[in-house]
Amino acid sequence: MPELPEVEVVRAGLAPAVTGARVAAVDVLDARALTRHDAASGDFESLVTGARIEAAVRRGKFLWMPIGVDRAIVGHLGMSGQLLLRTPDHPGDDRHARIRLHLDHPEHGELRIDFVDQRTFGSLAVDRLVPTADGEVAGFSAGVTGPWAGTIPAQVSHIARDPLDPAFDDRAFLDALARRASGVKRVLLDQGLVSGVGNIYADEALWAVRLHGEQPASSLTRRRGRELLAAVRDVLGKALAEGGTSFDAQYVNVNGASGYFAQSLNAYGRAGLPCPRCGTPMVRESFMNRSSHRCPRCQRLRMPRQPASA
DNA sequence: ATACACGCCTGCTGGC
DNA sequence: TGCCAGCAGGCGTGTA
Repeated sequence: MPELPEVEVVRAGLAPAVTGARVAAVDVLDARALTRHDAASGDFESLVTGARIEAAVRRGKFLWMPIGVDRAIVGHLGMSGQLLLRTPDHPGDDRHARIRLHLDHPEHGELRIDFVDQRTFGSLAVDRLVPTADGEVAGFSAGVTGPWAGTIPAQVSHIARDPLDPAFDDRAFLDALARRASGVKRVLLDQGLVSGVGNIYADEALWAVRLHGEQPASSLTRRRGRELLAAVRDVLGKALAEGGTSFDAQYVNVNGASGYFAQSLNAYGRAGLPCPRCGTPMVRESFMNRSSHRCPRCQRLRMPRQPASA
């Protein structure tokens, strides 16, 4: 279940291998991996073949590789997607390989990127680049400059910045919290408001600040809102740091959260296990067709105070 | 604008 | 042993 830290690990691993590389050939093994590609703009294979990749950029859980001036290969890993960097002679027997990009890099020679995705919620696409709404650098790419810095794939433009993005607008986020009657977890998962947070890190951040996920966002004080945002940053940042330690810079092999960060989770997946803070058995509750994990003692629902003034 | 149900998809696990 | 329900769940879409 790749969330921001996992996707960033993938991006960082791909960047040196793809930047400056030319796509020599493409194999589309399963067309379902192109569900987000708009065929009206041309077919994926012809748009990609021969293109030079200029960078690897990420916003939230989306990553993209600009090709030419105004297009990019956009990727989303969905639930189970992987972008595996391989040598050209690597066996091609992956059961769930969906798309293969054969690259030719001026320094690294021939490389292959295999998009492997068991559950097929992920996808690749070619999309046009449009200017960002705020005119700032679109996403994280470790110092990419040039014409691509202020552009974003059209299908990603509605995705909010992630909380680790220097251009993330804290005040706008806190204002949105104050306006939303929904449970605070639901708000954290709204990628149009803040991106990169999924079910795992939402549970972790809520545990860290002792909040119940169903607590109405609008019932939080400004101070609590700030604490929550800080906790989200902390959780994402720590996971990113851990991912960075076990990551081979040349050949990416990301298997999702279970592989990297599971040992440091305080809430997610810990139903029945003691709360690391108070020892009370954690509980799992159904939420939006998935699961929420919390400590029933530390993370209680608090009735909103009656507003002092309307 | 906001809220929320739904469909997409495969593999694994647990109960009977 | 085999079968099926349940679970993993992000995101776009459709409806109110």
